[in-house]
Amino acid sequence: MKLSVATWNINSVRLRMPIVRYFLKKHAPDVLCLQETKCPDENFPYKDFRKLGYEHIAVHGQKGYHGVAIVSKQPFSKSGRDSFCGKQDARHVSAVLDGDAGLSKPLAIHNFYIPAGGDEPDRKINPKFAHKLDFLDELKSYSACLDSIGGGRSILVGDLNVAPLEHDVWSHKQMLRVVSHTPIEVEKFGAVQKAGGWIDMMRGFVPDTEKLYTWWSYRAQDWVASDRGRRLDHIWTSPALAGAGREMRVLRGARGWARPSDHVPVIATFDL
DNA sequence: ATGACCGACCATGTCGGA
Repeated sequence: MKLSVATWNINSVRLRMPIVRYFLKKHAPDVLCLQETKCPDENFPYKDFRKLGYEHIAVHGQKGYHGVAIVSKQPFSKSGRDSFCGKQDARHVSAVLDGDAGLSKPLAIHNFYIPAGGDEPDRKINPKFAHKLDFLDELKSYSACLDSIGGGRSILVGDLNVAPLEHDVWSHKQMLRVVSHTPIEVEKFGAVQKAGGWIDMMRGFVPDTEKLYTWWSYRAQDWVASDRGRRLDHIWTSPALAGAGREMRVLRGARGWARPSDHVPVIATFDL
């Protein structure tokens, strides 16, 4: 069975509903994982999603900032919300799809919003950077647990806020001291990946030697002309799904839609 | 300095984003 999963840092789900609607009508992924919903659970636009055919919804939100959600055309058998670093800051939500979704074996989908890390890449003077590094350490020890809820078949997506490879940023050299591409973050990010055996699905479709971005700053005068992007959004699979990917698209054009998010959707299709 | 923006909120500035 084919299953498509999209991830999109939406930067306020309520404000962005017009382009979310457009995206779902045009691309119709089975599952959409959102980050930075900036929306308390009770104010999540459930009705809008149900109307669009996404009747199965798991949210982990809070007022003002952060917040994640999974909306799906296929039913879940369960959903979960984990906390990291002893904070209740709405950075993870998961769902398990199985027989009712037409799958012969269960599949877990984990949706993450990893801390951005602030400006200064120094944990001694920047608590946000310390939190990001600690979050990555905790995620490393938690990788096996994440995979266990899907019985060894998991997809991990989200705004992971690290651009690990040289061609995940517009200038490797100029980004080495910029949060999201510093060696310490890349090292810890790699350790998370290794601990869970997670496979970088996107790079299975685009060679490491080719530029690949999912985020362009709002601050650029002309994001197309400067094209100074970063690949901060990711789609990982557990080893059991290594060969299951069929297609991967980064919807670069979405950065130019009306009132855009600074991130664009990434859609992956699997044969499960 | 890459760049000087964007969104939420008990708002007319401050925090968070990255």
